[in-house]
Amino acid sequence: MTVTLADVAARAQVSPATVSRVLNGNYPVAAATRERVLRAVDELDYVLNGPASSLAAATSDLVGILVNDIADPFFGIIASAVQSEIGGPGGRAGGERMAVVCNTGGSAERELTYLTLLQRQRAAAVVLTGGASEDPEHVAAIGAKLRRLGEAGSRVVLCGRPPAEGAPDAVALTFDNRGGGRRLTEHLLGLGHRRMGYVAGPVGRTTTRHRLEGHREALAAAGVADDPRLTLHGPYDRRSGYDATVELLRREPSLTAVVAANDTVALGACAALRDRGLSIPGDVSVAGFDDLPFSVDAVPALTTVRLPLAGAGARAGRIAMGREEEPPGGIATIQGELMVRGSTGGVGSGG
Amino acid sequence: MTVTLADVAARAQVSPATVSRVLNGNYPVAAATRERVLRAVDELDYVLNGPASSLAAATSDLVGILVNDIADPFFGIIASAVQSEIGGPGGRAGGERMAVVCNTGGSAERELTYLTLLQRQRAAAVVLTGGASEDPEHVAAIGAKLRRLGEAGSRVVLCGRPPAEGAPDAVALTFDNRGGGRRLTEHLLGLGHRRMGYVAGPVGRTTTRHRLEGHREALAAAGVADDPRLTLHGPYDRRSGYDATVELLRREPSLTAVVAANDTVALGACAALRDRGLSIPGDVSVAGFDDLPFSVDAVPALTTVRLPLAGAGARAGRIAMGREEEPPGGIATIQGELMVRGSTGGVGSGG
DNA sequence: CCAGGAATAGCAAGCGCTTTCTACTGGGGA
DNA sequence: TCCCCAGTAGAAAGCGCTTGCTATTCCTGG
Repeated sequence: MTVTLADVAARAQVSPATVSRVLNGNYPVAAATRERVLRAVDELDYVLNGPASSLAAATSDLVGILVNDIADPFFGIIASAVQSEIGGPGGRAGGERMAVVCNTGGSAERELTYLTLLQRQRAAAVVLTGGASEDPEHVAAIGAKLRRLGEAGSRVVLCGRPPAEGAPDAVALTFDNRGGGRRLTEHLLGLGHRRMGYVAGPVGRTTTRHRLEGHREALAAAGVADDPRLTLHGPYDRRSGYDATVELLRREPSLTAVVAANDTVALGACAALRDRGLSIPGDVSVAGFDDLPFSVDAVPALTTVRLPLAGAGARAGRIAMGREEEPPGGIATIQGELMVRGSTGGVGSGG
Repeated sequence: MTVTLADVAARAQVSPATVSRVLNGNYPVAAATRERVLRAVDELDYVLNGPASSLAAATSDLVGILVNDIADPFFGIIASAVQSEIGGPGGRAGGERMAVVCNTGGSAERELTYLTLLQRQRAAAVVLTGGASEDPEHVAAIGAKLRRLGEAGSRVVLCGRPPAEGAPDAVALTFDNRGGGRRLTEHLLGLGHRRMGYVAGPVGRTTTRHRLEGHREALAAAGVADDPRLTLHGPYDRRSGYDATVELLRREPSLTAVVAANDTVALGACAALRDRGLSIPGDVSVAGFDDLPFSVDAVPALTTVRLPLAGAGARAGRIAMGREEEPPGGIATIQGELMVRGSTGGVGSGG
């Protein structure tokens, strides 16, 4: 029914071994023979059997990319960059690598399952993106899994995520979320803000904690008391920003700024403020994080911390492919850049 | 080095066949034996060899999802929905399916390559999303490839893309881009607009053509001449909308509306108008397409055509998994919904 | 003119798993 | 009491490909 290597070999009057070598191109084959084989492949419309090939060669050309939410541009941009470096239909001839984007939904359990699936497939490399769960049990489980993946020959790269405990040879490209959060809040403090609300990300995730810690560091350094009532947690979506802002305003009507976990949340915060008739930044300043493409189009444009998502993803991809050297110690910290735009202003600048 | 089925069998004092059966759970195994095997699996930290398994069973649990641009939320949302229905770590136990998101970048050639890769892996199903190239050669090549995939046992579903010629058993869930485009322009005509610019998508793609045709149908029906100088093509990005709008304004300073290929492009158009000091919709109305999440947060909120991306993706996923019946004739047309918001208004409503 | 190689091609042994067919066991009906 | 069958487990034949090693050519230098 389906065409196999042997069929091609028969048609080209050569042995299966020769066909395999023509297809893989890593062994000398006379030009005439090669051509004959290629013609047979074409005529028979032959397609290599991937599983058989992977089994025999004990390697695969799959590269897994784990993301928390594929519908979120934050991850889309990183994944896109990783993929473009992986090769896909753009890599070296013959070695068509296939990037597999896996959507974990932020669930550590699913993350683990996908890692097992990737391990099953003997993936060439695995890139984990975005913040991680901080549940000790999961951290241990994932660390162990990553170590095993590494031992089995898969290269493991973390992108935008802190180093994994228990997996020493996983390369980590970490965003300096703490530093970014600090600078953002320092900027606000510099504008005179003292009563700020903070809409944090989901509890128990590294990114959430680091950004929040940066915020608190800045407050502490400026001698401003951190009012725990003014920090609310929620998912990374617009709705969370909206609801949290409404609640923040209820708790503290004299709020002058809202710092959001990321740009999407910030947009929700803006919507809530607008709906209440408050002007931005006249009445309340708003700041985000990430600098996603739409942030510059918000009105007013969002002050935020730009993370070089595409650059980091590309670098992760290259490292995963062994085309770029690992950073010293296997860890690199990537800085964010404060982007001051229209959504933040001096206290009492309007209203 | 690596643990194999045989190792587990030895440890559990059973034959490899029995271990396989315990793992696949499709053959009676005595409870005591099963438990012994499971314990051995656990103790040995055994992970199934995917390629070997696929080879022997002649099936795989990979499902391919092809997207034009993974960094674009349009595709992210669809892919996310497909994936959630595929099962992934959420499907039926034992049958851990793995959704593979492949980024074609809109290139028909890469699309073809990915399809071959998927064919190599004997993918269980393939979902192609978004508009397709209209190059006759590519259309034929892709049609043929899809047919072959179908013949080889992969289920093929098109989501947000017109039926593929030459692949009769590929199910198609098509968006009514033409109808949506028509209704959008009718809305603008109803507001009194007569000099409208149109920022279309890339040339040679079905989506671009259909939306544009809808626009022209509406103009024709209203007896408004279509000025070809007022239609510009470009990629689906912000930049394209910005640049095209600047050019449109140059060609026709008395423009009262800009219709964009999609929301992202519309945002670029808004930015261009703002930069020129024009108010929206006072001076110029702007309309988009898709109703992506950020569109409602634009200021003013974007008038657009909402496409049920998540719903369509989910349906495509279910059909791909054989969990939902195919639409009659293998083709279903999905309607968009006109969302009238603040970015469109009557002609001369301000200035 | 012949030996020593370089250059190609083929043989055959797996890679690790699934699955058909066969073999064995114990219990219940005749 | 004996036979037959339901219930389980094992043996073994591949699945389609890769690759180490061997065999065959044919060219080259001595």
